[in-house]
Amino acid sequence: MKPETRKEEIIRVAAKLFKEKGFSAVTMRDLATAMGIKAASLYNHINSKQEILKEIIISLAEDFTESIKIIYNSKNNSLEKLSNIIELHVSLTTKNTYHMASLNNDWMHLEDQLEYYLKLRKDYESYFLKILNEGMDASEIKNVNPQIIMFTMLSTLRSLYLWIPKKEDLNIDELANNLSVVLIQGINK
Amino acid sequence: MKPETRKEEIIRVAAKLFKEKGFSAVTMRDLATAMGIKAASLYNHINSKQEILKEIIISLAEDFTESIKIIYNSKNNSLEKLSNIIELHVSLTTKNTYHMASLNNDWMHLEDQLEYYLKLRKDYESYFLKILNEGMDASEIKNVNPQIIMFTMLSTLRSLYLWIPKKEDLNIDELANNLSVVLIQGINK
DNA sequence: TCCTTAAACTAACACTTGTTAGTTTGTGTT
DNA sequence: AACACAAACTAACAAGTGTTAGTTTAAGGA
Repeated sequence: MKPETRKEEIIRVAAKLFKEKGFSAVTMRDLATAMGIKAASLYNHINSKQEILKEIIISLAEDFTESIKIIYNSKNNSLEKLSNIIELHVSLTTKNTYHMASLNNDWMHLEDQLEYYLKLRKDYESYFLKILNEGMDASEIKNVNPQIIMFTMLSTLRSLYLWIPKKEDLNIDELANNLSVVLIQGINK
Repeated sequence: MKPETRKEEIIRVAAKLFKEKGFSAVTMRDLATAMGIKAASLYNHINSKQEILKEIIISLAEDFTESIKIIYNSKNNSLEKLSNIIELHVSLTTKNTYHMASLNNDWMHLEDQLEYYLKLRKDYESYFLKILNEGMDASEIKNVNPQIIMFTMLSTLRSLYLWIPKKEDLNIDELANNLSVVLIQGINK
């Protein structure tokens, strides 16, 4: 493991602040204070506030889209693929709790990268829907409007960042298992 | 139906802007432009930006907490009560789509009213958990960690504001019914 | 016609915002 | 001792922030 660079440290601290108040409500002076330095000093390490947001969101969004593509192309059946998606969200959210908040709530403040982000999200949802539709064709998944199933699952999975930090007592694998029970057995014929 | 006052109109337009960019990113000049007037003119009708946020969030939060209390005290069984909760969210979200965004994302910027809001939310969740626990005692609900069931249901229901405006083709009752299938039959023993 | 009132306006305020420029400090290397 | 470099600093900027004060405008009732 490489040690964290100063830039990475700034981004990590920023993500934490963004989670609490949102990107727009956090000033560079807030961030500097949290780092124990002056605002101007931040610019030795980063180019702009925008860049911090981009660094928080884009690589994580790429992770999600790449991973669901792999899940989609695997040889598992549809229900197993849905379980894999749940595990993916639990895993990425556990490792990037604060980043997930910006991914959910601050993406609209991406400027140059907004279009690219929207494409990543659209691709992600396309793979999700393909898995659901193929599961229905194979009679593995209940015949309910797939948009509604995706909406239900994604709403839950996207909110995980709010609950995971509270549940330090709760085992992560147990969480994924319980979510699978609640989310999947309900749509299993 | 009383006609809308100018103040109510400002609050309605503000809620729409807050949904798109968040409370902090919307300036009083943005709001004024959307109203077709100058920023200073807003203050003939409202006392502060804070007050707008309060008006958007608090009465809606009160609605939720009062309504779930009534549902809890009704004579329905637990599964029917959960259906009622789903209908409640679909109904309030349909009527207040934009307000729901602030309720979800901007509550932390309430200042004077923050504590009161948190109490309303805590009370709401207490009633929800009571319904789940009584349902388990009565063997109507699967024996899964009730926090996880509530988390799953609430994540979905709180995100409705994101999906309802897109689905003008989709019937509202059908939405509530489909959600009940997906969310409840999964936890029904 | 005069008065009241709702609702807009202009002008300005004190403060905060992100960011830049140039400088200093401390640490490790030659 | 001299140097290089990362990383902090001070000072300042132009623009934007929420808000206030006082004024104008248009419509309706006395």
